[in-house]
Amino acid sequence: MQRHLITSAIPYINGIKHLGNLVGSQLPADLFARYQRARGREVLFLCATDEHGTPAELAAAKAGKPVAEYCAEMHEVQSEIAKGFRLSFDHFGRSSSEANHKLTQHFAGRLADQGLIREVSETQMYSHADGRFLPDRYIEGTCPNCGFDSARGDQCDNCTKQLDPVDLINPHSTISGSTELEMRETKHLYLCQSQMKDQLEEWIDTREGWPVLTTSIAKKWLNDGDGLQDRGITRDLDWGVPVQKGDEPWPGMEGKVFYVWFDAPIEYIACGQEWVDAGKGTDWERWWRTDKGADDVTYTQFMGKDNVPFHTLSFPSTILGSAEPWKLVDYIKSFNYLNYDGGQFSTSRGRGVFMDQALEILPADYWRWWLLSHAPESSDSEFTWDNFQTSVNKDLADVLGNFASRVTKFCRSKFTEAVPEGGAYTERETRLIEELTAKVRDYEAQMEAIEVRKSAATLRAIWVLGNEYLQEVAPWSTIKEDPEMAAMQIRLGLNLIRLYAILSAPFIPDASAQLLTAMHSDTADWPEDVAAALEALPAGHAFTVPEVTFRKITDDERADWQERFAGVRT
RNA sequence: GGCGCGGUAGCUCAGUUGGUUAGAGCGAACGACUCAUAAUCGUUAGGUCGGGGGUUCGAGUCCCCCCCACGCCA
Repeated sequence: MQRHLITSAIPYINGIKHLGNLVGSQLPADLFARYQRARGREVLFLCATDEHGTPAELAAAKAGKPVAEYCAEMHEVQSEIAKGFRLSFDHFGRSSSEANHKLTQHFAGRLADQGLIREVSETQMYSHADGRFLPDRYIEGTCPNCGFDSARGDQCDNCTKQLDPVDLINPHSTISGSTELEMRETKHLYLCQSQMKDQLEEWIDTREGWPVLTTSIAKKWLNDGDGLQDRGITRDLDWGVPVQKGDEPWPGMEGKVFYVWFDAPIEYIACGQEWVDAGKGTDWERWWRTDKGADDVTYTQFMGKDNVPFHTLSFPSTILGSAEPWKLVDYIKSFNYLNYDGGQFSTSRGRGVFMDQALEILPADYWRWWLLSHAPESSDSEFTWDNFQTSVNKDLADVLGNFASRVTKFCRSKFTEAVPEGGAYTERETRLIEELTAKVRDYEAQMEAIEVRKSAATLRAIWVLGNEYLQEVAPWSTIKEDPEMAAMQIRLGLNLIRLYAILSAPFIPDASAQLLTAMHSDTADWPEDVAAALEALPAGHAFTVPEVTFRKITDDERADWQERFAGVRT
């Protein structure tokens, strides 16, 4: 049996993500996971929260809570929202877990053993009032170039000049406002990625069928300027994985933690352990260790384009550098950005729709369908309320929902609430089945290839076939002269509803479940044989006319939401 | 400034290794039907494929230059 390990880029802990974040990783990953499960394959779908680093500490301080408590709460919040969107993670872990602490320290130790870690002394800005070293962007002062008084330590937002914190005039901490800053010497560990360059490049060159977006970004980082640079993997912070060499202390590194970019991807693996610890599985190594059964696993990662360098270079450096038989990613599916109504989604400015707000307005399926059918695969795409309204109303309410409605209601009024009996297929039905079969095979191929938009378009075309058929055979006419013929047509129509529910489940799981329930169908096997699947509901099988599956979005709602989400999140 | 990804019908997008009259959905117009969530189905309209050169028997599809948008980096 095929086995699929699937991970979505792990969302950062400080706050609720917007729809652009959702469609860039978690949602398409869920689509793929659901599809593979529906095909009967064994799937392990993992995601987690990325919890370490300065932004988490500051967010916690702002909330007046200890950082561990803050993260625990926010993890719960994100977890609930994920459930709301029906993201079917086998486990939603935490990068701050004990498992990840151990594994991160293990990898660092292995990398050191392999000669891939070096110590570097550098100077960083230390704030006495804050009692901590400050990342460049948390220091502000007057720009020596243009005189702008809120230039950050890494760059001036006014003149865009790249800066070093020591360049600033009257530098101060943006956390406390303190001006008691000094450059202090500190020692950090660097991962020698530069030594891995050839190995990484060879690996990437031999990957087949990867999205252009993925490989072009990777190659750029490998060969741009001086090539792949070594990167610091430690920080002078309290919140994080303490620096250790495996189980041993790391002399000179006391009080330091690993930098978030180092421990975050390792959480993909640690999450497998958490999955076992949570009692949901028994053996995580058969997914992650090629010497323990993971040889036949296909590992697919999903992420936005901003995360590609970490997944094509940094994390593989960790894996390959360890010289241990860890499972390396097989396919990286990356996405461009989703824009919002002519601009970018902005977390800091509260522009756009955030995951919690989206669920307050409409059920998950509406968002899932629109976002996936407009996924930014080949280039950035754009969310507009107008497009959202027309797409969702047309596709879900008119084409799919109304199909279920017209068939079931017609049957109830002309026959009974049970599958009618009698009649036999004609050439028209044979043709319909042929067309359906061809489209279903296309749909499968596109789903296997993770062609998200194309899959959605094909699924919609499958829905349309049902409407075309009904329109053509017109059971409301045939019933007048040939009731048996009408019975056969409607029997097929009812079975089509069930077929559609099964095929659509990866995109719109709730609606799919509702339709299956209405059809009183307790099986949902994938239609390997479409003709057979269309006989699953036999004559006499009772059903219930479903509630309106998708209500339409009104013009008033659209206008209201358009205004509500234009500005600042309240 | 460098690099990357794009610029295809009003809108959102497909267009394989260059090959007959450039496609889909929505929107629009017209028609059919009336079972259904004023739904559905059909037909039609509409594009010098960002601009200009070049290679080729032939280019949206390859090469060069330019313009525009977005992003990343300096």
